[in-house]
Amino acid sequence: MVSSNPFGEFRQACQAALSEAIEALYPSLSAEYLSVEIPANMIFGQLASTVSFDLGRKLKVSPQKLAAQICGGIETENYSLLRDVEVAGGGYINFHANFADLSKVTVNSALALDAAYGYVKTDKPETVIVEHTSANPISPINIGQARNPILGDALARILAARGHTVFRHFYVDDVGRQTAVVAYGYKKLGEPPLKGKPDHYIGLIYTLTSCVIEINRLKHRIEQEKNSTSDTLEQLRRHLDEWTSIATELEKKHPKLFGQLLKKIAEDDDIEGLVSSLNLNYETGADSAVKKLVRDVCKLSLDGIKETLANIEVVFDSWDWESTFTWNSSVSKILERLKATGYVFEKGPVLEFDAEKVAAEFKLKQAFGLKEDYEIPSLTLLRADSTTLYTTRDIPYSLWKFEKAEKVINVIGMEQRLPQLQLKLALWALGHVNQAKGLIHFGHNLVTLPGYKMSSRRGRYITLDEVVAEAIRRARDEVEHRSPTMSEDQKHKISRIVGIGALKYALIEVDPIKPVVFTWDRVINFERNSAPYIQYSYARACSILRKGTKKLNEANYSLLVEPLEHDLVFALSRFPEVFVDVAENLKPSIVADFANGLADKFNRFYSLFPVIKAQPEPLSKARLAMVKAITVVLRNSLELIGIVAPEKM
RNA sequence: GGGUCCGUAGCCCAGUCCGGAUUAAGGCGCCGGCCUUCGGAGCCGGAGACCGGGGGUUCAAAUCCCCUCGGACCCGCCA
Repeated sequence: MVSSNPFGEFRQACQAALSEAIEALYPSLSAEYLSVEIPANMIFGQLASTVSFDLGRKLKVSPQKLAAQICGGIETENYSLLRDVEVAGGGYINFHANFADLSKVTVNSALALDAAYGYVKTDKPETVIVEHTSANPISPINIGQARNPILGDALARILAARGHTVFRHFYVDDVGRQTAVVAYGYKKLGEPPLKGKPDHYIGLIYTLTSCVIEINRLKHRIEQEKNSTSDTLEQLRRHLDEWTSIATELEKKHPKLFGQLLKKIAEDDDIEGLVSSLNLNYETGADSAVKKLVRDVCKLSLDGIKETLANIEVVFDSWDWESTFTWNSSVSKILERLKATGYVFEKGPVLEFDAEKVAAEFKLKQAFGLKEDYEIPSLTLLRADSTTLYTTRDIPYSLWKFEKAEKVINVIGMEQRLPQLQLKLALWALGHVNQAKGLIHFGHNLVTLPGYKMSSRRGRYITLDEVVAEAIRRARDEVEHRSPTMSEDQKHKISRIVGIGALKYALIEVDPIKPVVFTWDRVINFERNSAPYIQYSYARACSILRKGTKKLNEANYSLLVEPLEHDLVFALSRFPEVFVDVAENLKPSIVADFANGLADKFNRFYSLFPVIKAQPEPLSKARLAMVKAITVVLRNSLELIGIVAPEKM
């Protein structure tokens, strides 16, 4: 017998047994949806019910007595996976699995389904776009943002494994002030040939330019505000001080480029105006020279970003340029439609979207988890110079995505919660209710450096490239040390698999909602509770399989009687339902935890019991088959989070 | 000022949505063991937490409710 969800079969058997027994005792009760849960300890069985506490209260019977009655009414022989039911504690009903059968079904299923084991298919397959990373094409991806591609890629893998049709999209944010700034600096420097990796060099130009511009802007403001309140002036001076010290820092590191830029920018009187006009002209697409300039800079930077992503095996199906939507007038059309809804108003020189009014009139606050008296801030749609803002452009972009998919998952930092909400409300206001409902903001916290926040504008960041290189270098040291006889080619390959695996694991194991503080030690530790530990366990298991090549047909699973073997079978049998939970609730961190737990059990088993030399032979075969099943589940779970399982390391 | 989220051993982190059972699960670090058996990136043992604090609901609270303290983020004509 092969089952796509062995533990699910056991769960259903327990639930059926339970409800039949209850209905037999109390025919008037409908006991259909009884949940059974995994108890704290295996000695209480594999599933347990607390139904007698609730029911006992309702019926005014002691829970213990009721539990005993229910237990008495369960015919275990009707359910092959159920060995025993017992009352325990103050009225728990504990279900003990028949491990001879559960082991057999589980191991056979894992071996038979192999690469598909655990990936239970949804009965409602959808087309899903996972938009992730979408890093600004003006600087390299830094470690602060690095959770995004890794979580996004994991989500895409998980949803695809669930049977959905998944497209991975990268939104290239080439419209906006930041690209105008870098293009301005690049132009001022005479469009210099790039040194090193293009995103790193463009990133440097961006940082330097934006620093010079910021200082210039602050000096002008201080001049203007000379006679205003001391508070404002004070604040401006503080900002100027901060930027001046950043400038000193940058000048020290890049004296030549910085000096060159400073000299060139000094030629212009109205820097702000030049940057704004670059922004406006790029957005409208009116000036072909500007179009080319900004596009070129973004493309250069994006080439570097693509290289970074390809290096960690994160791939995309589509690169969506934001400018497409301003150039083809999708944005202006949406603005017209939005104006017609009546939820748009003018506030001084700018145009605003009244998100609050939409939420109130459609009574959406509760559904969106907001307090009734919370007033949702309005969203600025157009600047005074009539250029659009990021979220404005996101409206037509989102609708475009919905032409291709029923569900859109935006993997973006938590800090974008409000704009994502405003976006949803804008779709609602436009009458695109299904799209608004199908838009999911997968918010995550950032990776922070101890002491300060990473900032591209301030040039304070550690690039993902650096971290990846360092991870691989450290893995290489380990490989040299532990497998000196391995071929150069193999060493290179394994170092990459281990180094990148460790990095991915470190960023995926923590609940996305919580921040991760970056330390080299944390992200690149090859000790337990990390990808290398799981990978090592996998390699060990593979090693056993290479040596134990006997046929498995006479395996006797009823000989797997050790508690640790039951633990292992239990974990293997649960993988499919863990996967379903992960996929339905978008919780990739659970997969990391599950794989670690399985590796942990396997290592303990490995040190305690022989496999190949186990006696009698049918036991050896059963263990061998179980080890094979362990490799299947370890590999399949790592696969979901984008980590490679190496057969040797 | 308003809003959202987080707070579990020296450090990191699971469990919180859907409240339950004994010793609240792990990892790092620390202390003590294990290289003649399938790979020591490993295994075994030990010390270390009354789950930020205070109330409440309940037969039962890390988990639900209220208050409070600490931290992060948002409330931009940035993205």
